[in-house]
Amino acid sequence: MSEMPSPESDSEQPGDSVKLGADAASEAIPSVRSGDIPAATASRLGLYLRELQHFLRGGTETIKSNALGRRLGLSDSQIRRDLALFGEFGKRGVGYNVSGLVQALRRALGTDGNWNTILIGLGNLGTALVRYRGFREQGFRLQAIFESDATKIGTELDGIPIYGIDDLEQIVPRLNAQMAILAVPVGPAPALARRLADLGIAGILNFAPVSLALHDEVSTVDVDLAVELQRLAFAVVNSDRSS
Amino acid sequence: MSEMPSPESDSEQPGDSVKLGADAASEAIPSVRSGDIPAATASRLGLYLRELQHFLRGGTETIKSNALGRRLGLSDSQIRRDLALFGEFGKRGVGYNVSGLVQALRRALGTDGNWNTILIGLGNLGTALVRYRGFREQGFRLQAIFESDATKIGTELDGIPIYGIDDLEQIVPRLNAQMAILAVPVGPAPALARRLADLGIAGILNFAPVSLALHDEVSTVDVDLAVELQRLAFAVVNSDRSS
DNA sequence: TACTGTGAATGAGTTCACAGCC
DNA sequence: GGCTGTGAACTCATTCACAGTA
Repeated sequence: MSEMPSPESDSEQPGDSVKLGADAASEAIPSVRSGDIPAATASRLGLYLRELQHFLRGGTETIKSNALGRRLGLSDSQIRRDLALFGEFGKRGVGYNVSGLVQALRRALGTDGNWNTILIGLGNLGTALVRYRGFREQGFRLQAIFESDATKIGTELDGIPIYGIDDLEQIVPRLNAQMAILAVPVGPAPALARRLADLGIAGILNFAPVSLALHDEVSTVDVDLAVELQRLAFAVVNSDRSS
Repeated sequence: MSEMPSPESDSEQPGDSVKLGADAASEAIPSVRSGDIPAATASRLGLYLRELQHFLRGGTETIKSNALGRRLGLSDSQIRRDLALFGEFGKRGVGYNVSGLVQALRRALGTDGNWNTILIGLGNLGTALVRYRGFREQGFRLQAIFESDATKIGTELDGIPIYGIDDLEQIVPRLNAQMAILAVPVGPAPALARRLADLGIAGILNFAPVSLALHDEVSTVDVDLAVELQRLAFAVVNSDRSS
């Protein structure tokens, strides 16, 4: 039996006022049972969502697989395969309903609810992250910050209380935190991740350039600029453009 | 005919002395002709490099597919397939030569030379990036900053001169810049990317949450935190751990 | 008419399982 | 003995091509 974490769908929807698709009444209409989404498609969902939201803001109500594909550098047939999984938003001869898709994608991605989130590490990066609007927009509610610098402990930043790292075991359970942002140096990162796992954290966004090796225990997403630079260099060296 | 950009391998090779494959005389001895690396493998090279460098620092000289796989959450056979492409670093019964692989990976990724790099946008993010050590470590040499805020133009930051955005066309050609870091808001990003493409920039690291749509013209790597958060939420919602 | 949705064909990537070598 | 390297089998992903429909 699988026991999957799920976001809290309490009170307010994370800040958007653009009206989304149909009725807001129905409680749970999983358009697609998430398990049905192949990994390759899943890896593109975020991009689809981003582009569709641009169209939504621009007032475009309908988008063709062809146009979306050209923007993203994907083939039209691939777009159709992917979007057909949510099957109901495409109309033959017309295109796809943008706002309906946006809503379905947010639901499929799990960013249509709220995630109780903690931040570990208040260095340059951590401080910048506290100010990043995107967290709220994706439903990540920052509830506590943990930091080792004693001069910061006990104060708060942007209304978020700052605790000592040693308080993790005491505070995290009572916050019912599901997500953690790990913005600490390489050294302490794996041990901290271990503690977060033991505390029942379900997902870690890891900025430390090291593998946390918690596969099958905690979902992790690594953000490592060095790796991105390598990706770029590789792409450039292998750009086989004939022209 | 394909015309691929390549890093400037001027003067010093960033610290390597281990000999790669055959004779060092021949001009280009790509241990692996880069085109031979399948896309799926390429996407893992950065991770391999990062982990191997940790081992290297720790003094480990040899690593088994099994151990590396467990750290990265990959199967041992997949590791072997991938690393066999560089074939010469594995010894049966023993494992892979860490330092040899590190060097081969850096070469394959294109981070063993230097890339002339410019930064566009000196907001919070841009400023943080100027201070990021990783650029240098991956061979990205920051040569100029372009910014619209008139009070900054003409000054410099960490020794890097700051120009106005309007000077792009004048300055970029004489710098022979190959890479650009785009750290500007969504609004101006696509138009700027267009100008960079016209200036012959080969690669863009894009922090603006929008698709630049320069496929087949310029290699781009997007870094979009919102997309990473969505990835994390999706991974958590779909974490089908049975325990 | 102009698009989507989708079987069928192709291609890419991964795993299995074991021979080959250190 | 214990690992890597790799054919062969398999699974997953993409593209083709066209029937189906607004």
